[in-house]
Amino acid sequence: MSVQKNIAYQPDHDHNRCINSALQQAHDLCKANGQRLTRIRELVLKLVWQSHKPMGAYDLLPAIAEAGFNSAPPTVYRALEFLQEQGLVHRLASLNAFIGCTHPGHNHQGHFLICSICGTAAELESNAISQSINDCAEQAGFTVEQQNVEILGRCPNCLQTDDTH
Amino acid sequence: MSVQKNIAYQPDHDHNRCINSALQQAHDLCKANGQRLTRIRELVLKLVWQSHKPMGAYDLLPAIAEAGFNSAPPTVYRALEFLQEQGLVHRLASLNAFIGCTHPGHNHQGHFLICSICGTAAELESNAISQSINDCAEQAGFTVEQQNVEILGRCPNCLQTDDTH
DNA sequence: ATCTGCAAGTTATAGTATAACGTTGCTTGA
DNA sequence: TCAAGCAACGTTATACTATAACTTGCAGAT
Repeated sequence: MSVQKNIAYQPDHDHNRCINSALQQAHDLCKANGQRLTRIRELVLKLVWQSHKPMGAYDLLPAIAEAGFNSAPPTVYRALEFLQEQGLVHRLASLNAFIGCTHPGHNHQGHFLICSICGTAAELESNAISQSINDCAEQAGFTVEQQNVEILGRCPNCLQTDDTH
Repeated sequence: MSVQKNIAYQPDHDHNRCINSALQQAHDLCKANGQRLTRIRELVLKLVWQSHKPMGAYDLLPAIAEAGFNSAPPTVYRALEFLQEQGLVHRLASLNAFIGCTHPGHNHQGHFLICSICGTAAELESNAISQSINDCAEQAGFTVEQQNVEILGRCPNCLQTDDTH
């Protein structure tokens, strides 16, 4: 069977491209929506994108301080709230952490594979999952507003290296 | 189209039956597994089952105090941890809250419909959702350990009463 | 009777998030 | 240009959620 690897699972990918692409998309999207991507907001987005592992809000504060900004919690939470509203970052409730959205602008849901070993989170774009959820909700007479799907398990890399059987 | 109402969406159902059934099942399951359902654990389970709305850990403390127990946070968190391990309650990460499991003992996942109006949470047992998630994960080379699906939206009752269109 | 080990009590603190109010700085219209 | 209005950010304080670490109590086994 062929396995389609998510970019997050390619250890040697050029991550600068991920970051730059995310920042560019954010600029474009904010401009299109008449929103201001201020320096702090851009910085927070960049920091969230430092890796494919979700970052806690408090993990971001030191870097914000180093960049010369106030680094009290409300600063980072405000920026994160804005970025969430714009669909640029997602919050992973099961981790109390945030991760950059890999395809902002699309009308999509929050579906994630989270590796319990390395912590990497990969966003999914599966119509099959969305559809099965919508169908099931409809059967129950329930109208869906937001799907939060957080799947915990082992990513391909950690299955390979840490095969404890 | 016929809509199959979840028990949680039937406002006039005999909720004592829900509670008693949950407690009976808990007794049986703990006995079968050689686990002790102590008075505090049983009390916490009962309190969680007071309604079909998820309860925060700190919401339970006053009632625990009234029952004559110590009511410091570790007490309730320990009980909740035990109940989770036994599959008797689920934690809803998006709400930081806990809800009784409607079918303990089954090998099942945590799939919930959460009403954004009334707060009621209904547990799903959908093979279709599980299957689509497993398929999608497998395609990515990911091995699933735990599924957390929390769907936010409007329950049938709140759609009826609060039709804001 | 004593030992052992799990459960619960107790105190303290870590970790996550927001309220409330003040200040700054942009923009927009007279 | 200037003042008014507004959004973003600074700042302080605090609320809410969860766990660490140590002590005490209790039940079953030897």
